[in-house]
Amino acid sequence: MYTQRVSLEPIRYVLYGITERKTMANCRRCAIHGGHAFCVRRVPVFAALDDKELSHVASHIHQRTYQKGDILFLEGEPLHALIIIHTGSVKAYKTTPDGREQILYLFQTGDFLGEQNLFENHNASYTVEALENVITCAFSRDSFQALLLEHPVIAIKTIEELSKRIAQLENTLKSLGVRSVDGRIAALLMDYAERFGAIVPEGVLIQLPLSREGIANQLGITRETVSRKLSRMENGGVIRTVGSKRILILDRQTLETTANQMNAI
Amino acid sequence: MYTQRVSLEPIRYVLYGITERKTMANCRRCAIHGGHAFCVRRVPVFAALDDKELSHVASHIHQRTYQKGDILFLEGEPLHALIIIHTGSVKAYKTTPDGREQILYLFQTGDFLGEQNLFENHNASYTVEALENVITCAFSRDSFQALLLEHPVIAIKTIEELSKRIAQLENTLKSLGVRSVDGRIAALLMDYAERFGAIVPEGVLIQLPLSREGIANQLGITRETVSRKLSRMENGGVIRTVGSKRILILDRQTLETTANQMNAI
DNA sequence: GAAAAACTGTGATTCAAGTCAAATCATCTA
DNA sequence: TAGATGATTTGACTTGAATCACAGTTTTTC
Repeated sequence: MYTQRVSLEPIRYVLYGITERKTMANCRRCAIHGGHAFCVRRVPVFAALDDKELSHVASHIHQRTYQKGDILFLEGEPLHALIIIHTGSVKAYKTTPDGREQILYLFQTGDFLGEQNLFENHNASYTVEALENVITCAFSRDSFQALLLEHPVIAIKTIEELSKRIAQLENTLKSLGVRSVDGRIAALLMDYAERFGAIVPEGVLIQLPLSREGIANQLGITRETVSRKLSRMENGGVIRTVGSKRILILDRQTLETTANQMNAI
Repeated sequence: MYTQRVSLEPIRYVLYGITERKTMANCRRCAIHGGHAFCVRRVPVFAALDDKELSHVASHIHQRTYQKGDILFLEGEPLHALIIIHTGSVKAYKTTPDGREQILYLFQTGDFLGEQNLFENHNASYTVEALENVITCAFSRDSFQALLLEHPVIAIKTIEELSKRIAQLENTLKSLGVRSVDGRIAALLMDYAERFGAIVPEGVLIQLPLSREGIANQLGITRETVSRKLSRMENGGVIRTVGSKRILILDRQTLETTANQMNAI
């Protein structure tokens, strides 16, 4: 059985080494005790700060918890804080005029969001919904601005993070612009494997963050098509579904090829 | 005849007022005389600097000219400068494994690019090609970094600009994720109208920056489909093509509706 | 200004993904 | 654990964009 290896924590442990996870453990503990220093340090943007500065930052943080399915904020709402995902994961999406949702990002522990609202009076450009129980740390706009002016290093880090996000969006855009749905699904599975996968003897086991419908909303296709394509991949021996919430990648090579050739069968 | 009203300069004049254009004229003049102060000021990021700082910035700039069709840089190449479009326009695209190009951005006079390469040693994430004769001002990575540390205000401006670009990408993503091709074309025309359109008595006249094939590559569809959809819109009285490089929007209302309902005919 | 080259439009056909409908499977709850 | 509920899979059919082919048009080049 795979079930014992499958919770999110050991998965990232396996793939990325333990440093992140260790910090996470501390962070969780520190949160229970009311402090935020470690929580803040987990955010790349604040990595350059020393302990004193960190605790100053931490003192401006407000924590909130959400249940699975709760909306953190709605597209169009004013938002005056930088939000850090302390525990859990969320999806960020825009609703199209015909009612579908286009998922733009999946954010996990340590990611931050709301950066575009920190300077001008922009409203949220997407809706954010908890995929599981979530704890967030919110950092007010004013505090963040003051911090930036004091510590240009943080500004530079922020620019780097935004640049990364841009690069990621550009890639998603390229892959949506490409016709083949097979290619998109393969690329999505590769991405999930990195972010939600655990190495097991047979291959990489992915703990899916979204339902079939969620995947469809991320790829701009229908849930039926997702089902059919996955079935086909399973028949072809490329993947094996484990229940409906897990997928085991058996043939990484073929998946990669499919993702790259874009015009696959 | 529309031809007299159609060059890019008066177009933006009509829609956005003359301040930008005036600066542009100065900038062009200043470039001829070897200075760059005005050129630099046109870039929002540097707007907060005073004259002395501006001329310091300008002293680090290298100018280059390109012919229509020239490649400014290729996806994957190392790039160590921030590039400002001084005159002209360019397209930025990624090449998909099957040889198609997915256009990500059209940059015009005053836009900057290459920001993601300013900190880490990232390579260019897209290829940039001149759509007409282009003059660029390049600003070396080292100078820019030094400037950021000295002037946190510039860092903040940069973050704002990047946030805007992210918002734009997110919108493009949403529209590609949506199925209807009619919707995408309508949305593209609305976007072009704002950026490349002039108000004329009959409606808005767009000077197309790209060929049918270019439009197709921006929308992730084929050039034949673009042709057919435009023909249909013309038959429906929504637009009128003026030669093959211009489109006159007659019925903005219908266009808007089509762009929004996403499931149009 | 004529020839060449590149771009554009249109028809016929194909095919992949969408839609609608129903059956099966998984999971949650009492 | 059984039943209820919701999610997933599968099938049949439809639709709309891609592909292929070619004619017409515009733009470039010499």
